[in-house]
Amino acid sequence: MIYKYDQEDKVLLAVDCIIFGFDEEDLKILLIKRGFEPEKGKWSLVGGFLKQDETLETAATRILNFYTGLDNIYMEQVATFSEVDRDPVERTISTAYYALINIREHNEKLIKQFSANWFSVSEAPRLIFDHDKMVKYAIERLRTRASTKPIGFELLPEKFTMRQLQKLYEAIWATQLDKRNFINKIRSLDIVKRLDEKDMTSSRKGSYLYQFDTEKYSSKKDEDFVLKF
Amino acid sequence: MIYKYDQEDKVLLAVDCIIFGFDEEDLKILLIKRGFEPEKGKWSLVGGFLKQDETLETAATRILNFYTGLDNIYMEQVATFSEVDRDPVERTISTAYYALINIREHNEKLIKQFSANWFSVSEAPRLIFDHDKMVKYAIERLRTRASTKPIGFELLPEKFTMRQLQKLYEAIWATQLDKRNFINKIRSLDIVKRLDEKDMTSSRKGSYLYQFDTEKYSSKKDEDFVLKF
DNA sequence: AATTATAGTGTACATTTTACACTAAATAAA
DNA sequence: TTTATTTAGTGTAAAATGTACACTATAATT
Repeated sequence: MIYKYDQEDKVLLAVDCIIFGFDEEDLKILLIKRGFEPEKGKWSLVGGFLKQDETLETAATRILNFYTGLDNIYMEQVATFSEVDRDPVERTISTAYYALINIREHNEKLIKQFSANWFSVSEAPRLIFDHDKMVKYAIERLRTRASTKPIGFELLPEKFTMRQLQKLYEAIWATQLDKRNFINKIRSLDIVKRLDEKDMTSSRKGSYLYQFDTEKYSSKKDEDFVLKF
Repeated sequence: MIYKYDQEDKVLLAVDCIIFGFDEEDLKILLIKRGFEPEKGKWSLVGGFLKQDETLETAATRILNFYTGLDNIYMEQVATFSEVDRDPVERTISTAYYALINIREHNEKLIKQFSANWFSVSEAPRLIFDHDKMVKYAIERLRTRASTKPIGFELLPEKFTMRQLQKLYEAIWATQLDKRNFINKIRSLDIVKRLDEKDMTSSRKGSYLYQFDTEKYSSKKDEDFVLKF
């Protein structure tokens, strides 16, 4: 005997992605100029519809790959938005995911093709529908994550300076930190190792490059510390 | 001109609720014995399908009211679960909400009617589908909430003893706390006031009853402190 | 009057957080 | 080659917070 939920309403389910990047100074999000009506020409998150045979994660992965050309992107579900009129075209529920990518690694051609653009989160334009709310929630989530798990691996180049890492935290939390206290705290977490290499582009003296210790980094990811500044 | 997303797949969207209560000793969840096939007779979260004209919040509220008889229940979205085969009947996506209710205030008749039962979270039976995972996520969420916002208002009677409040935190975090440190911390949060009334049921000496200071409580709710023990 | 069971309280020590300023290194300019 | 310049790199003392811990108080019961 086969059971079915025949009486129940079906709905359109979409996925929208808040793609975060970091350009050494600001926390940025990747937005696209919507290419179709309604709201054509307005800025929007990247998104798409869930297909029958996909999980939301699969759909988010597909959408991220489509717009950035990247695979293996770090992603986290933010929340599902369901206001009845959130999409004026037709009732659509949307689950938001945030993604962290290295801003230098995505495909420039795709960016052009989709009239995409990186915006500092503080200077982003108004977005369509409830996308502003999604971004707000995503930033909150990212902040929480930054204070309970190591962060940066996904957003920074493989080798980075302490200054870059500090700037990243400052960008995420929209705050200023003391560099001595910062480095002491980071050292106490024991997730980065200093290389014998220096980055000479930023100063005469040059600053040491660091790398995440993948093993320690991922064990800390499970541990759930509390990072406060 | 009217636009439509005609090409896209529609899916069934459900809401499942993790209903938390507190009985002075344990953190509990309300489960029901599923009354229809498949998995008839197995324990399950309360849930239902989203209707066309409802938001997920509205649906969750409706479902909670249906099973508990209560209105104005504190609720928070946990996450949306979308494994393709999570429901063997038919593809269904489900958004989980957790709810906090005062265990003494819900309708006993409804409980009987639905063969519902309160279970300590540590002793709950296996649940159908991916409901165990939902509960796990919900507890994590509740723990996070308990360490960043005042909690208890929704789960405790209007007047309560320090012991009850401490037991509540101990239940949520599955840990033992020192009563002197606990009361000092709670006092420093400045969200409760001690009444001149005592609860004489628990001891000869009797213990002071406390009440949440609604105003301070709700301003702390926005502030987002960090509570650690 | 003595017993009993839980409530209620304070302090010293350890740890963590915070505030803060000078020297080091390499390059560029004189 | 000396001097100037610019950012990197480092440590410590004071304050705040967290932790561990044990005895007295109260009211009811016997």
